Amino acid sequence: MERSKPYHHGNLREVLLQSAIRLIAQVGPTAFTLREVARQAGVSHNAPYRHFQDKGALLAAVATQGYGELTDAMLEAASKELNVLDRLKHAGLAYVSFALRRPEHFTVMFDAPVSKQTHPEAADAAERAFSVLVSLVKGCQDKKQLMSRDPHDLALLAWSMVHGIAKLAITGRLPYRSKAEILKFAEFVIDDSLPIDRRRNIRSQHAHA
Amino acid sequence: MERSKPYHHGNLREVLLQSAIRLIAQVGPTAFTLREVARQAGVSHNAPYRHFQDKGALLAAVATQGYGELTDAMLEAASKELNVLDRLKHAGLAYVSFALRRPEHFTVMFDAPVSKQTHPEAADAAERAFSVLVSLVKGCQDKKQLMSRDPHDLALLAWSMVHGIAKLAITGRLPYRSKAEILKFAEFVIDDSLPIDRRRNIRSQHAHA
DNA sequence: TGGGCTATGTAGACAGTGGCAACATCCCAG
DNA sequence: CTGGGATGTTGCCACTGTCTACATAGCCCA
Repeated sequence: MERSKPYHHGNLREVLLQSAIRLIAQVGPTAFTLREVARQAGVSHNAPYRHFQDKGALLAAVATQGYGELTDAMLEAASKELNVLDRLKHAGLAYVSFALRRPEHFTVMFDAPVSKQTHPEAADAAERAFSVLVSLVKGCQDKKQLMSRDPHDLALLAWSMVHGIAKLAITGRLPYRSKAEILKFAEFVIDDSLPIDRRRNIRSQHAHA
Repeated sequence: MERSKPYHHGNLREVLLQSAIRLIAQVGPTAFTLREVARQAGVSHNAPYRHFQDKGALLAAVATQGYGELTDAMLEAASKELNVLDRLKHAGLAYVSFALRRPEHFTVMFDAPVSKQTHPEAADAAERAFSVLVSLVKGCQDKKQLMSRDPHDLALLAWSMVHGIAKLAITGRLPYRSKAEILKFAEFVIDDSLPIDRRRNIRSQHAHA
């Protein structure tokens, strides 16, 4: 008693978004095509335009979704740690891990400039992801585990580190093969490069543990 | 007595390469078009195929040229410093500076995976750029200014740092407006995050100078 | 001298793309 | 009911990368 496909889809927007994410994961962000998304969703090549202004808007929606996922991943990783520095560290590792798990998604999110004007939702979602880092940095500073300096600058420093690792990793520039090796490298970078407060810090205690 | 355009161009390959670099600088790597390059070079839309296998090969040539320029910039910046740590630091700053000076070029070089198989010249040029960092790291280690550890790993660490900064900067993620501010931030990151040898290092001497 | 081979450039065609306009269908507010 | 707005479709356009066939020119060798 299967109803033949109704003329109106119902929640095409969501289906298109999911299709786009899947397609990008399969063929990469450059080979990704608006018409192929429509095909996979079983609609005509112009249906997407009823839900997204243009190709860029759909990609921005994909990015927005990605920022949310990234935010969640960082928050969850941080929540599993007690030590404030470890919280920051594992948020950073979660960042790299996300990039490795969804390289194409990550690419869509970060390869193009984010435009507050044309895609405010994406910009906001990105802002939210970044604010996770900022608050973790503040947490470290509250416990005197990080040098006292504008927490925004320190968060940008942390972001730069993990972003560099992630980007180099997913473009095949790091000589490590497995995800585990890359994460190990990320751990090394974070452990040995974070400008921790040298007067007194907990990390140096369990560094030899 | 101007000769009308000869049928054969003479050095079309070089002209196409330069046109491509200029065009990419103007419209960005995604809007960049093979046919437009041909147009600007004053040849038919198929002439480029006599010199480059396909669009990707031309982009790889652009990247190769960029790696060379980047290598030179880092070498020159390093050569101006005497202290080994300063040499490494200024090579890193030159990396960021290059990205800011030629963001689209930088994007072509680093956004896509580098394929040793399909574009060996590009891969080699990239390798050469990286080897600059490695040798500078080794120089620091020779003078006991950097922790002793596989210099490749340390070079990758340095690379990750400056690459993250560069990439975030040219995609508009850093809240700094001028190139000078960004370089200042890069300096902060390098100064406070490089895993310098804590037993004895020169940097800590002039840190308060 | 000249004839042909090869490198280089041109012309035309094709499938596929993003996007626009015009039309079709459906659902719900009045 | 009914008509209008939201959603989907069809057809079209300019443009792209790339393929095949053809044109031209320079150069080597008979």
